[in-house]
Amino acid sequence: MVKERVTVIDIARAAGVSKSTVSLVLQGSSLVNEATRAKVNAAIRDLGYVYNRSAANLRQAKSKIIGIVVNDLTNSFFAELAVGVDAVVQSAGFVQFLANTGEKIERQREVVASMREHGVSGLIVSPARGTDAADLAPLVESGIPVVLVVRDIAGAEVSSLISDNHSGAMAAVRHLIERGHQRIAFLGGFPDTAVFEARMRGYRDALIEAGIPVSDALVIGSAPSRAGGVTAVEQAMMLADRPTAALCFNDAVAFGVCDGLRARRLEPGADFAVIGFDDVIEAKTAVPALTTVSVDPQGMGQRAAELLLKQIKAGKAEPEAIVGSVRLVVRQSCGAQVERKREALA
Amino acid sequence: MVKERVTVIDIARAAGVSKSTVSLVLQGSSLVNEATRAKVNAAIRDLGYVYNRSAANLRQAKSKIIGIVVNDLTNSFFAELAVGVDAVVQSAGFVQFLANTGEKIERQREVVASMREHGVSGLIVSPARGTDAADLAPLVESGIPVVLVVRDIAGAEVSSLISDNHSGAMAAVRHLIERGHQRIAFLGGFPDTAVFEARMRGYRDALIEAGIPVSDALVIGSAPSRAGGVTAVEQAMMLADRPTAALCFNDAVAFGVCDGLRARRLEPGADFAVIGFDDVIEAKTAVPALTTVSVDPQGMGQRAAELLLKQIKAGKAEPEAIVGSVRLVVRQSCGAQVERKREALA
DNA sequence: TGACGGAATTGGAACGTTCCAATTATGAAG
DNA sequence: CTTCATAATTGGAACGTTCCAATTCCGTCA
Repeated sequence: MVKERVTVIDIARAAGVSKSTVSLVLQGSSLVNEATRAKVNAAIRDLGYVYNRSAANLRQAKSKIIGIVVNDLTNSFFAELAVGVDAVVQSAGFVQFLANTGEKIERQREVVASMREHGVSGLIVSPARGTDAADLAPLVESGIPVVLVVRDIAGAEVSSLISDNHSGAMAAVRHLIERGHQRIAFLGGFPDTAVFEARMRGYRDALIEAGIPVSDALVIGSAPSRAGGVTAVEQAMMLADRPTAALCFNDAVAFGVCDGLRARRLEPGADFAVIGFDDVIEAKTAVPALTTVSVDPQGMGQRAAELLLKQIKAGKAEPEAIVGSVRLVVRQSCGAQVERKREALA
Repeated sequence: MVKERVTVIDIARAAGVSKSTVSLVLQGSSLVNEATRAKVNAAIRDLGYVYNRSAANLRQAKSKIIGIVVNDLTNSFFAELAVGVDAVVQSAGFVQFLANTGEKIERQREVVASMREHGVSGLIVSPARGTDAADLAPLVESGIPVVLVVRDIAGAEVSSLISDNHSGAMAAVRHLIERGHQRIAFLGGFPDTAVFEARMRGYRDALIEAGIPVSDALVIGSAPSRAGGVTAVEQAMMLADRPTAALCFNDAVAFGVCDGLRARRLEPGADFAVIGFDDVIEAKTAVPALTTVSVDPQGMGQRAAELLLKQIKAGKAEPEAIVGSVRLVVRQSCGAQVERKREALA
C-alpha cells in the first residue's frame, strides 16, 4: 500500500526527457515544445506524480503559503474574515494556513513561530488580547510582510487594516438619539481592548455632541459573546434608571441582548432599541433583523489579503494603516419600521 | 531589512560544533552533552535562527502537519469542529492546515491536492456535498491516513466518524410525541445528503413507531442555514393542516425557524415546539434555549483528531467506522418548562 | 558549404536539513 | 600503561526540486 515516491526523475525517465525539462513543464514555462509538454503531462498522470513543495521551497525560498492567525474562530466574525481572505489568496495561487489562538498570547507565539518555520511568505494576524509591539518584534524584524486586522497595535511597524470604530459608533448612537432615546447604554466587550475603547469613545462623543450626560453606569463590559450580552443586559435592567436603548460591542453581544430582553418579556425593536456592530451574516435574517454597523467581515478579509499580496509582490513596502469605512445598516432591532419587505426579498 | 537566512551551519560555527550536533540539539536528542546543548541553544537565540521545515521534510518525508478540510467554515458547527481538532493536534506537536471548500467539489479537489503537495501526514475531511468514493480514490490510494467526519461516503475505504443521526432524530421526535404533538414537521437541510437522509429516516421511524401517519408535505428541505430555516417554516405554515412542532435539520435551521415563527407572532416553545440538531454553542444561551440533539462538535473534532493520530502512528491500520452517540438535550424551545434556573446559573 | 541564431533541452550545483557510519574523547577495568 | 566500552561528536551523502550555463538541434542566410 505504501508507494514509493514518484519524483521528477521518474517522470523524466518515463517521458524520455531530462528532469530539467520536467521542471520547466511543471512551472508552465513557454520554453518547452508542445509535443514534449504533452508527453510529460501524460507521464505525470500515468505515474500519479505528486509535486513536492518542500523540495521546491528549499530551493526557491518563497513558498506559496500565506498564514492567517485569528483570535477566536468560534466567533463567526473571524470565520467570515478567514473565508474572505481565502477567496483572494486562493485565486492568486496561494494557499492559506489558518490557526486559532483562542485569545492566548502563548499560543499565538507558537503558531506564528510554526508558520515562519513553514516558510509562509506573509501573515495576516488578528492579534490576541493583550498582544503588544514587543511580541511582534521578532516577526516584523524578519522582514516577512505582516498585515494586522481588526485590532491595531501601537508601535508595531506593520500595516494594519481596521475599521472606523469611532465614527461607526457615533453614527449608531446619533441614530438612536434621533429616534428620541436619551438613556442609551453601551453593552458588552472587554474594556481593556483598543476596539472597545474606540467604539466606546464614539458612543460617548455622540452623547456629548447632543448634550446628553454620560453615565459610567451605562457602560457595561462583558465577554464579547452571546452569553456576555445576556449578562450585560441583565445588569443594565437592574439599574434604577433603566436605559431604553443600547449600542452593543458587537453582533454576538447584540443577539445576546435580544435574548436577555425576551427573557424579561421585552421585545427587542419594539420595547427596547438595540444596535450591533460588525454585520455578521445572521444579522440580516435574524428576527428582528439586527440594525448594526456594517464592517463586512468577508470584505475586510479580502482587502487584508490584497494588501498582503501587494506587499509580498513589492517585497515589503512602507507599512500602511488603512481604516476601512463603515456604515450603519438600519433594520428592525432599533425600532425602525422601514424596509421590511425589501430586505426580505433580497 | 531582508536578512540573510541563518542556517544550522551558522549556528554550528558560532557554537564551535558541527552541524550534526546542532541537528541533534534541535531534535532534543539525549546523545548530546548538557554543556554543548546550552552553547548551541545560546547561539540559536543570539542569531535568531528559524528552523526550516521544508528542508527537514525533504529529508525525512514525514511532516508534522495535519490537514483539515471543511465544507462550510461560516457554519459555527464546523468552526467548532476545527477548534476541537486543533486542540489535540497541537498538543501532539502537530500543526493544523485548515481549508474551506464552501461545498464546492472542485475546490475540494484543489485543496486536497495542495495539502498532499505540502506533505501533510494525515487528513480530516468533512466532504463537500456530492463527493463520492471516486473523488477520494487517489487520496486513499496514496496511503495517507484519512478520517472522514460528519458525512460518510459509501464505498470509500477510509475511517469515518459520524454521529448517530438516526437514533438522535428518533429520540427527538419521540420526545415531541410524548408531549402530545401529532403534526410534526421535519424542516431544513438538503435532501440529497446522507445526513439529511439519516435524520429524516429517524424522524419517520419514530412517527411510524407511534402509529402516526407520515406525510411528505411535512418534510420541507432548504439550505441548512438560518435563512433556510426561515423559508422552511414559512412554507410549513402555509399548509392547510399546520404542524405544531418541528424537528429541524440542524441548529442553524432551528434558529431560523424560531425567527420565522416570531415574524408570525408565534412564540417558539410556547406556541410551537422546535428541536434542533448539533448543539452548537449558542443553543444554550439563546432565548428560548434550544432543545437539540447534542453532537458536541468540539468533542467530535477531538475524537477525529485522536483517531487520525493513532493511524498516523500505526502507519495506516484498518479503516474503522465510528458512530458517535448522541443525546437529546431538553431546554425551552420544545415547550418544556424544566430546568430553567439551573441552566441559567451554569 | 559554413556561419549564425533562436528554440529546445540538458547536466550539475545548489538549497538546509537528517541520518548513517565512522571517529574521537573519557574513564574504568585489567 | 593498555585495552575496552561508552559517551559525544562529526563528515558526507542523501532528499526532490530549481536555476544557471552550456549544449544540441534545426532552419535560414550569405
